[in-house]
Amino acid sequence: MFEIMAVTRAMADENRVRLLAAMDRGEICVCRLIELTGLAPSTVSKHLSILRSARLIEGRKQGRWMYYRLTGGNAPDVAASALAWLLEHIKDSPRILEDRQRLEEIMKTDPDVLCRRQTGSSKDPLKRKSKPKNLRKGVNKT
Amino acid sequence: MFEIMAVTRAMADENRVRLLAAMDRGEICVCRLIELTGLAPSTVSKHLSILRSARLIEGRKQGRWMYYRLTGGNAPDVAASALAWLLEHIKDSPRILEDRQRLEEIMKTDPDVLCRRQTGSSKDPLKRKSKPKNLRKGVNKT
DNA sequence: AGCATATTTCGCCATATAACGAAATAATTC
DNA sequence: GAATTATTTCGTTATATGGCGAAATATGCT
Repeated sequence: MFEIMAVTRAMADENRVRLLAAMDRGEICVCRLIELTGLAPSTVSKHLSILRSARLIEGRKQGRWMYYRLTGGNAPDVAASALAWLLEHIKDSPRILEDRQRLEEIMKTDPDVLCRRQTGSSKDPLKRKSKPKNLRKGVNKT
Repeated sequence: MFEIMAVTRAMADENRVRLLAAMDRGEICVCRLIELTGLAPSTVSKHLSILRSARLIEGRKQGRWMYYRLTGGNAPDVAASALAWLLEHIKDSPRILEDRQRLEEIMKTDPDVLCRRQTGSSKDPLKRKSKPKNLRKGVNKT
């Protein structure tokens, strides 16, 4: 029961679903997921942690970079089949198609440039795009 | 995207999963779902509303009684296949097996007796069983 | 070693959600 | 029609959750 609920809860947030869909393309660096969603790095990290706990994704570290991908052949069936269900039904959603297009552009950017930009380095002349509309909670801080 | 999220969110609550599993046995009256979960009637009603909105269940009224069942052949595939996934993976869970046993007993009780007991009629000598542990939120009212 | 960088963890906050009781609604009984 | 009954809707409350920034941690560069 715990595994099942972990999976259903993991998939109950739209941004997490978007993260999963982004990984359908293949392994991807956290910095690109941050760029795609426009969420704070800490938020993306927390979402990834939930997905990992549910055995929907797995990660590997390479230097400073952390890469995540959908769990492969060693995934428990409850997770694997739920993922299959999700990806099958989400593929034609406008939001996901939009994400896909943005992701193609993002993947063209040099990861070094991209990551540096996200940490607010003043040396990077590239401007950060305005954040997509994904604000839901705890955003309007005084 | 909306349909998919409706389904994933509907399944993200344990009590709602239990309700779905209970309906796997066949059409069932609300009063029996209330008895099974031990939740307040209003809570069960709200959960059923969420499940109905997600097209996971459908209902019919017969007199004073409302019966619900898993959505049948007219269900959208996103809901039907998610249900298939859930029921396939939940069937061996201890909690669900326990529910199944209780449900067999509950189904033996005359619905008239059961429903009257839930509304607190003093004329029914049957004692209400203590509530199972499903308290999570908003319970400890001062 | 000091500094820069990518990511995670922690703490806080605004909003969402599950729970309950009361009120409202619909159906039945007398 | 009044009373009873099953269920839904409404309002309130305690807890959960998603968001952010700051701090901590791990890796790389000089």
